[in-house]
Amino acid sequence: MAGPDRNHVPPPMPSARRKRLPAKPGTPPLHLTRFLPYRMSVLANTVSHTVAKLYEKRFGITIPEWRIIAVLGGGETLSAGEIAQRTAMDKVQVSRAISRMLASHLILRESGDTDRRKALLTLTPKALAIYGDIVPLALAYEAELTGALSEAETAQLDLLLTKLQLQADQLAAAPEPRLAGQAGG
Amino acid sequence: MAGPDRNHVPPPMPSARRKRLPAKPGTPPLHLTRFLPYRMSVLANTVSHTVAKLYEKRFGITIPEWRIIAVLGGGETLSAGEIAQRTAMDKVQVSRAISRMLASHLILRESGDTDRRKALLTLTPKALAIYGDIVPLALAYEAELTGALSEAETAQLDLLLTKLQLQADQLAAAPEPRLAGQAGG
DNA sequence: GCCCACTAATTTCATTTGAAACTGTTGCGC
DNA sequence: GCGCAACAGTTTCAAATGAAATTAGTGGGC
Repeated sequence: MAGPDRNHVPPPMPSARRKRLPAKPGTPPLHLTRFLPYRMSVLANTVSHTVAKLYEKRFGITIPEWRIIAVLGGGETLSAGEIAQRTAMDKVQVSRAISRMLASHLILRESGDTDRRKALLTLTPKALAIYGDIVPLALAYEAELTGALSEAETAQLDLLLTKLQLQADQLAAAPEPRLAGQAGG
Repeated sequence: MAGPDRNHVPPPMPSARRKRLPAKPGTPPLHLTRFLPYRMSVLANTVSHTVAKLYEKRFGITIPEWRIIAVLGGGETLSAGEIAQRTAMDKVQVSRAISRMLASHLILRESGDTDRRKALLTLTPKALAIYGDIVPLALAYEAELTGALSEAETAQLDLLLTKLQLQADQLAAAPEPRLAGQAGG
């Protein structure tokens, strides 16, 4: 419904404040640099990239591998599925990262006793050493990043991220986020 | 400034509260779910994915294409390089998106008169119509997302994102983010 | 015990990605 | 003008990605 390809001539509404009529009249302008999803994406990218530089060259691990090390670094033993959940990664991605980590002796795989489908995964001492090396670097980066903020702002950031993630999850779960029907609701 | 230094080494308290020594003794724990870069990444991903669903199926365009439409939607004419800058995308990514958009008649390419290396790019009416359709959806999503926040919080978020992006850029630019040198080595 | 739907993890395959190489164009130094 | 470094944009190639199919294992119904 409501075909996207109606390039009809805009109605003669001489609102006179615009230099041009770029699109539909009445279309509110969207500046990418002020659009929240865009800004979040750019910021997260900048940050991720910088953090990745801390360990990629130094320890020869990728972002997925780092995440796995991070969740197993406490010494816990998890299955691949649990890792996928906790790292918010795809199970395929996790599977492949585990393969690499097995090859580079960063992880130990052991079949579960009660359920042999589940592989129990633990870090090797080598990986734990890497964990011990990266964690301070990662936390130091985080501290430098929030160094631009006051303590109150940092606390606020924490709260906002929590609220936004919750809301974003709900909106993502909504099958038709009711934006489709009418944007004015 | 005066960062909340969460990364100082805890004093040698043989606190006996840990079940295991997962890594180096004294390694502060890193919980991925509380680690800012991770949280930002997950949130940005969730949001981007949801926004993409608004237009991917409906208009058959990809994220890079949407970004290009977004920056050209004001009616401006830009070169590929300028688009890359404004969208924070790689020039290769921009080049490929433009190819697709030329094929689907969303963009017009015209050689620059003074400098024929630069291609001047403009949206077609078809693309402008898509822009006009997507913008309200995008803004509605943004409004729903920030609907979880008070107005003050939304304003605060704006400020925090600005500060963090600035700081993240500076840290990214630093050749050795001085984290390498110290950080508990 | 034997089906069969379900789950865990891996593999396949087509697509996307990004770094580096390449093409074409400009403008400086001479 | 000619040579050449710098620049805009594209292409190449190898690696990363994700959806869907596949393999392996489990447990319920009968």
